[in-house]
Amino acid sequence: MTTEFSGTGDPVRTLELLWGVQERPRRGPRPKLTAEEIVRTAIGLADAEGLDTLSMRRIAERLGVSAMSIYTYVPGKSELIDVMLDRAYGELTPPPDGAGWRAALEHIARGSWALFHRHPWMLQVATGRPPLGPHLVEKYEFELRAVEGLGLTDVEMDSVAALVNGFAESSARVSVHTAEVGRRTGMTDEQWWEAAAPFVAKVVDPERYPLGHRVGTAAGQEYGGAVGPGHAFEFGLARVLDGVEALIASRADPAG
Amino acid sequence: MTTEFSGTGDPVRTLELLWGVQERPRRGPRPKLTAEEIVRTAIGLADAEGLDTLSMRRIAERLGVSAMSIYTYVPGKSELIDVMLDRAYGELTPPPDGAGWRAALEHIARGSWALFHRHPWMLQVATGRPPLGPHLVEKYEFELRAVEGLGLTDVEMDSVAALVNGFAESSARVSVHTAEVGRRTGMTDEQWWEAAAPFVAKVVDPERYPLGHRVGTAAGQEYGGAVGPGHAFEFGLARVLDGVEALIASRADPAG
DNA sequence: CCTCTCTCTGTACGTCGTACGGAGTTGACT
DNA sequence: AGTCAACTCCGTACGACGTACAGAGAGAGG
Repeated sequence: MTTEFSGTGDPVRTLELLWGVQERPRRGPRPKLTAEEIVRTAIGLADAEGLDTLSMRRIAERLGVSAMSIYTYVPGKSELIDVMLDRAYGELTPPPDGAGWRAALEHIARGSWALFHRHPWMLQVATGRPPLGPHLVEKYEFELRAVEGLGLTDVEMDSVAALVNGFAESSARVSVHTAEVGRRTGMTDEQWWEAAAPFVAKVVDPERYPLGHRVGTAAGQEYGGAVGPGHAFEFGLARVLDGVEALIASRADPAG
Repeated sequence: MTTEFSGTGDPVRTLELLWGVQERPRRGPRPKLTAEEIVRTAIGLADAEGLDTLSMRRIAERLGVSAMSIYTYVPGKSELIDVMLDRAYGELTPPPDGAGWRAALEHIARGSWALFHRHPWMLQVATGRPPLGPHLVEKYEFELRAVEGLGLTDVEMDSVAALVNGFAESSARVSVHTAEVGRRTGMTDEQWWEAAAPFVAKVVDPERYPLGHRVGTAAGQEYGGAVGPGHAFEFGLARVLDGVEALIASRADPAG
């Protein structure tokens, strides 16, 4: 499966689409659709079947029009995906007022984690140039609000937000992709492991890799058991926030 | 652009390929190629032109054979990518003997960061089921060695390794994808921003988004300037390791 | 009514992974 | 030596993809 690249379309066309500033045409037949409708349909398909099987033809079919009609509303697939992304980010909620910085960052991380699980396809889009839509702007604002007034510089505030976001994303990635691989191979992790285990046992020497052998077994049991992939997320989140806490403490205490 | 999924091929076939245990055939014409050669060629193409434009036909062309000949050595594209991944991981070096846990984890993170920049396509492969090849096994072992004997449980050791790896990956992802989008649009970030800025200024209200406006400008200047994308990596790495340090301290001091 | 603009559609091109079947080559066995 | 089975390699073909292009039909302004 493949990674779509965000921000590869014409910048201005994409921004117009993101902010919904297309003027209504004065002449010609009534449009059957709206860009909004196309985006909604595309997200629905991507949620259900993944980004790989999302095609312009399938979106069109779902909407009861021909493939090429879609191009009346949307310049291309690239731009469509940008808008899908921004829309999805719109589902995030800001941390509650009055929450401390740590609770606020936890809220943000948990929100992203859940979002990526609702919309797994988001993790397949490389946001080298993030779609500067209304929802992404909103999100950036409340992320910064979470770390305001703690004695951090502007650049540090940005870096902390990026760190938490990056962590939530990479953590969700593991969880989501594991499930995704299972879905697309029709093979659970257990079935896969059952097929692979005898071979691995034959080929990997436990004396050469004692730690990997011991820890891998322990971790495998842990994740296969009741704890699940959420464990790595909770563990990592605590460590990352402890690290941020150390930074904040060093700023509050000039001796640090 | 798209994300290839690792581990979607037949497990046993893939493992045989990874560990190179195909027995030499006794009969039939001498093979022109080896699996190794195909993997090497594929990595070269992916490094130079990305994973999207890597096709079986192009690999074959480069090797002077027909497209279908490739399938004599490799079951399919999925399995080929798994082997490419494991091979690339083989470029990593273990931390020097005697390094402290922090220096060792830094070595590991910096190694991954550099590796992903050398082989940007690795970030387009979703390793939900990581290819259990010799190099990945080796890598896992020296990662665990870095956090051995610090009073952590087996599961915690695994989690710390995953945290550092995840951080390095997500951090490299931003840097690599930014460059990649520039390459594939033929548009530098500056050109893109020049095209987008007037529109953004018109549509984003600075009074509604005061922090985003201020911090975004500051961060933009910082990253556009001499500091570059390595800054976010260095900043995040320090925070993550501080977080790990707090954990280790709490284990060493039973009062924690 | 005429004409201009806009919507919608069918066809077509070049790409992809790879299934299939056949042609040619080699070693093992009789 | 002759035969056969295993093996490599290749040409063709299928059904997908994004989308360029050109044309048909619709509706409003003059």
